[in-house]
Amino acid sequence: MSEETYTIGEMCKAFDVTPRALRFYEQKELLKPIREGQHRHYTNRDRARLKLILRGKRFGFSLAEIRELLELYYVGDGQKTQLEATLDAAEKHHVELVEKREELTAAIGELEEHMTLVRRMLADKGHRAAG
Amino acid sequence: MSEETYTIGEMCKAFDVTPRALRFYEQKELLKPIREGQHRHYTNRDRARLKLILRGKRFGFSLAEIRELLELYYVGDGQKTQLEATLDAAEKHHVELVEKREELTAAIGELEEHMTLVRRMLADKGHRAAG
DNA sequence: GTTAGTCTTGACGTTTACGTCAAGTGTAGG
DNA sequence: CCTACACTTGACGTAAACGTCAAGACTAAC
Repeated sequence: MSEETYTIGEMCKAFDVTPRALRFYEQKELLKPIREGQHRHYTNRDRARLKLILRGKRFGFSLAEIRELLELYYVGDGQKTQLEATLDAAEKHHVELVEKREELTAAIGELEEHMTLVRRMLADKGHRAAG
Repeated sequence: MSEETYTIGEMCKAFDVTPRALRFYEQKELLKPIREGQHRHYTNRDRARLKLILRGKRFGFSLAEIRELLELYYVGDGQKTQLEATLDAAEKHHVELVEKREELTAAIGELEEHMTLVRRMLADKGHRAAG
């Protein structure tokens, strides 16, 4: 298994991206599909990477940052020092993500507060309209 | 209170942004400092808005999106239908943020899994080196 | 009165992340 | 053989979010 590959068109439909975007990611070394003659064949590894790419984008990371993050995964058979460096970088990224989630939680809380306030204003207007 | 204003330079130091960025945000109608002659005077309202702007950027929102989000806050004395529309938009944004947090939590979980895996690989290498 | 510092408004430049042609290749169908 | 379709590689265009001058105004300090 894991031998199945996908054409660029299949990838585009599956992930709702354009061919241009996929080729751009390849140029930036975020994806490395197999080349058979001219055509590209995307592997399951490419699919996994693309998922991470799109997720990273949703979180506001640049493609350059995402490229570094992708190196954290798919370590392969690295040397010890290499693995330690990866782990170190991963821990830093982990801290970053956790902080981001905390800030997000704070933002959600503030928004909820604000919504409560607006609901009170609405209720107040309702009372005065009825009174 | 809340009468205190800040120069563009003070704002830049306080928020670690450039004057160019602040003027750009003003041009995009994200900020509206008081104009005294030529100079700008940023109010506490501007500070609050700038905080939201920078936070929004960290979450990957565009300035156009952030501008809409800013309208959710600072409702003022709107009509009932206006308030209802605001609340509606706020609820949608709330859903979006909560979903984002869930995805972030998933990403954190996956990263933790991966780190555990890398740690095991490291431990394994240690054993073989010692063995 | 001139130097230094902070502010102002243009206006062009830059980076990122693609979009959008143009022109060609290769394969399958009628 | 011709058409249609999916793919390819350039190469130029574009929107967003500023950066980076240039040139001038105004204020305080010496």
